[in-house]
Amino acid sequence: MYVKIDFNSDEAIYIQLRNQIIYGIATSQIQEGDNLPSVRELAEYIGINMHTVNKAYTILKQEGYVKLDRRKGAVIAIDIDKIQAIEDMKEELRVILAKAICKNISCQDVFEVVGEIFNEFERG
Amino acid sequence: MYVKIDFNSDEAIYIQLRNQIIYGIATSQIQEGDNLPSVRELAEYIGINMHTVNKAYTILKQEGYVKLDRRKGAVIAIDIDKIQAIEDMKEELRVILAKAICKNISCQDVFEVVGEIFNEFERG
DNA sequence: TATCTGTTATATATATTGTATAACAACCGA
DNA sequence: TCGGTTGTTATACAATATATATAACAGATA
Repeated sequence: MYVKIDFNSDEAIYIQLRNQIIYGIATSQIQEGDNLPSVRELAEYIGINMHTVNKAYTILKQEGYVKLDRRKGAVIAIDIDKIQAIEDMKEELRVILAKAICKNISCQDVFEVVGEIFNEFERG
Repeated sequence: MYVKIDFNSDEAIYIQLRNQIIYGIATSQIQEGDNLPSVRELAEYIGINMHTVNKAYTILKQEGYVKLDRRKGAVIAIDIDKIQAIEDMKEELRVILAKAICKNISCQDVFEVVGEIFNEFERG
């Protein structure tokens, strides 16, 4: 899986890394049961500190994307609580859609964009 | 317009305030041409520092929601660059929808939630 | 035993966030 | 003109978040 970090971004490195891994899962580049590199290995590869990677992994664990094991390392293991996930998503969408309404973007416009992104991910 | 700040939130106060004002515009509680309270007045009302309010106003200006005037104060003035706004929205939606796909949420599920939120805002 | 995991603990440097005080220029009403 | 308002800017300070660096630990593995 390809990981790209923008060091000039205003977004924290561990957040970027978390997102990249989530992209990887969404596009099926990595899937249930797959191993992620060890924190030290990935840190070395990207050129960042071990703790930054560990922070990303710990968040991914809390959010239900991986399980951490001392022997195996980090393994993709999606905890699907769909009800909860939809609730979380709704909260995040509120701000985005409020902005959209201010900018004259219609519900149909949003549907189109959502559809496009789903297609992007499904193609990988 | 009602403004509610959660001081225990992990979200910065000036971000919360920005969002609340965007909600106010999206729900037509405040509209084009309306005046926002002065930075000092709103800071006093909420119980926060003047500069925190100023930061929220400055961001709202940069993002094209208000115009700031020395004499009139902050005035709602939406700069509608729909193409740009859709592009920005798409970028924000990518992470959210990647998470959704991981959690087995379908495109139809997202449409429903988006529809619900649009209804919420349209009712005010 | 040597080596690999995640985990935890310190320490340090920098950036962000929020507050505090102060002053400035432009405007407005009396 | 005077006093008060507006956003704006500057400086300083404390608290927190972010990222790095080094080190050590317990559990698993070969």
